[in-house]
Amino acid sequence: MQVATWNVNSLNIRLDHVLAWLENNPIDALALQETKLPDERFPSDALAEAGYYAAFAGQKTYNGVALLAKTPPVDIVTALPGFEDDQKRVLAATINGARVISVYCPNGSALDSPKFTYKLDWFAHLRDWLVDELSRHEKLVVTGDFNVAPRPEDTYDPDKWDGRILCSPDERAALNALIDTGLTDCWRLFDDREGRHRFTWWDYRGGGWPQNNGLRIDHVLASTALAECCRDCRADVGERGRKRPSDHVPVIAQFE
DNA sequence: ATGGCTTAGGTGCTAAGA
Repeated sequence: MQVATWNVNSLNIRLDHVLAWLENNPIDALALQETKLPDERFPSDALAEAGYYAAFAGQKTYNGVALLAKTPPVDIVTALPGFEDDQKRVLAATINGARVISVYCPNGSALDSPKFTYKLDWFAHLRDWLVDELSRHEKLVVTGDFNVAPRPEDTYDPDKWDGRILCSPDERAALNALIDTGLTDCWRLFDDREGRHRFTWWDYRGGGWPQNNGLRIDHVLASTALAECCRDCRADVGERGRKRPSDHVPVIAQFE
């Protein structure tokens, strides 16, 4: 089974990119983030024509997550249990026997922002819920835009980024707390990438892509049963060079 | 150079992203 994640930065703008990508990458499940669409505007018909079922939890302008799958997603959850939040950032579904969770983790804005407090609080509640989900699903993958670069080498310039937003000790600890529930960062099983292939996001501003000023902030975290049969995990960096790209590229994991 | 871009909403600009 192949699972992928992609922060599309508006599914309305990127629908043609997604349809073309699915045609070339016939995967079993694709997690989307930042769809920025209310549910009544979700392009279910176009995706069904492409052969994909969809589950989604969206809102106007901001956030929004979805799961596309070749088999119908079931047992859908659209929020973190016990966490009051009107931001649509999480979606879980069982797809062909595996639990797949699409997450759009908060950005945090700045270390002294209320949004940073919200980010850490959100991660803590995600962690507690994952413990629960892992107790019910042996095969589980939580994937999406985590807005955390786990290690210095997951940035193009550790001297510039370490300690700042996306790379602070608190954020790295929050991500590690997720992993410590019994998950594996699949990327690190194949951690010999070079150049552009080290990253999943490049800023639109300041020549981020041409200069390869990238970060690795989109992840695939798998339960032990899935991690043991993970055969590949990589970013499709070519998408960043297309016309009118998202600032994030798809990350694909192959499970035997 | 924490941004030189891109998006949504709305029609000129602000907010937000990472």
